Amino acid sequence: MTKELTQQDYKDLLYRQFALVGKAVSSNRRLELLDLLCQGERTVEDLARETGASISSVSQHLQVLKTAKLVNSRKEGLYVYHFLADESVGEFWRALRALAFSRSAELREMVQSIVEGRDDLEQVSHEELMERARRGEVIVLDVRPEVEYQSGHIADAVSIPIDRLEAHLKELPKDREVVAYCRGPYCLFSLEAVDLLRSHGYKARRLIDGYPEWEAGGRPVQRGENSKPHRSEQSSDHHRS
Amino acid sequence: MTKELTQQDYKDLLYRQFALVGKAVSSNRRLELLDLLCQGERTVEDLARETGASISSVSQHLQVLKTAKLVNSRKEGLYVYHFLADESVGEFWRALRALAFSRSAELREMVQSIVEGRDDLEQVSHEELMERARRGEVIVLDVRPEVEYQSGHIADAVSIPIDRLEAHLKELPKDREVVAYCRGPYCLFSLEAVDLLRSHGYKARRLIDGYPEWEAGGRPVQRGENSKPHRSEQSSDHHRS
DNA sequence: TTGTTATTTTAGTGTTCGCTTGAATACAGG
DNA sequence: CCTGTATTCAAGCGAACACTAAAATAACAA
Repeated sequence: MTKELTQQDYKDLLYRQFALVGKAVSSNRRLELLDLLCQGERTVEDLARETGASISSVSQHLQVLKTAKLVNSRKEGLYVYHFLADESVGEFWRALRALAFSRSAELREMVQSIVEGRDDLEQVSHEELMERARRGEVIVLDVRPEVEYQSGHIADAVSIPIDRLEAHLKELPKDREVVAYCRGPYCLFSLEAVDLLRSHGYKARRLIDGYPEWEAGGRPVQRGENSKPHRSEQSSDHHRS
Repeated sequence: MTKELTQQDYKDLLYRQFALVGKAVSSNRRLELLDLLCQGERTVEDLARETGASISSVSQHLQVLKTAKLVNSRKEGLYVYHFLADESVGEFWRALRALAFSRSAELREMVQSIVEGRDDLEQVSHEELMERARRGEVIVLDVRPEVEYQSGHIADAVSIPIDRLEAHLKELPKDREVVAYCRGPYCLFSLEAVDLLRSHGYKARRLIDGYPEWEAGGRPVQRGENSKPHRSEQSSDHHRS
């Protein structure tokens, strides 16, 4: 009969509900999954392959994310596609990341030693990229896997996944600087790309963070097929303003 | 020394660091502590008393919050005062709360059944309170414990802690509406206050959320002693049960 | 129907968590 | 110094968690 909640019950239930979200983001594995899902929906198999965890383990982690209502799924044929329940989930994940980064000196040092240690040139800001892309001064290069590019990319970016970059280098003109971007500020793809490009004589820099941040910032994006992927150069009929 | 990090190592370390923050907010007890610390610094004993947990347990939870760098402490004499390491921690906690609230229908129903079920009049928004307080149409009533009031309160608010409200009712004029506020949207103090006030013939409503949100919104605040309510009566509630 | 594939569920196991008790530490004030 | 108080530390124990392996579902195809 105790439909009546004591204040203690209320308090406990309340914080327990909030803690569900906390539990969801309390495991490095689940954060990894969330981060991948920020780049677009995936099947369990995809996630297992990309994270290196077992299928079963991934499935169980996804259940936790689903009970916290952070992730939804849709079934299509044999596959179950999982995706972020809401864009606010991505925002939250980035907020958590930013908080951890701002609070933890160890984390900052670690990232600096790996990310900034490699990069002697400053990273490109969103504003700078917007401006220089508008003037046709740079090539915007998306080095994420192609499905992620198709699920959404910076407007007018070219897609060459990092593992195919070396083979497709010649598709990039050498007369303009290349700005590479990937999944986010902690993703190493664009760093690798910059290294590779520079070692081949390109002028290259890295966008300061990745596609999710660009999109969340309301910058222009496109979805779907590569507009001008890797074929002839077709020159920059794009300039002007 | 500089052990070479494989990409796998890097990824694991990185997400593990982020997960530290997640772990910190994955326990209802710790969220309760965080929520209290949003109202001002406290000793371990304070927190244990207010949450009903044991001293030792609270101390251990605080260590978790400290390793995640969300909480700092300062020693003063015999006591250790714990406080949020940064205002961004409070922001993050509110963001988590908001995310859970927006994503969980159960949570919304639970809160609605308790909070809004009691309150037939709509809650007061920040804007409305600003405007009507400016015109002197309302009394702003802080029903949190006095130390929280002193650590920061809405400008020109009167402090009457909820457990002393009934005894001090006569200090409130009946010709103006009373707007009560407390710790936040899920705190029940202001609801109790509204019930009590109405049952004594006052016109009363509740601010939609509490002091932390008001302050975070950049609204005018004050700190320190009560300006003009009943004079400080020593509030020596310092005995425990 | 049977078989195949993708995913979830179930058990089992070692690890971590959360709380309790009791001891150890740190500090203020005789 | 010693005494009292606030807090942390350490050990123990049951519960919850993370992963693996195996079995059970679900959707589809032949």
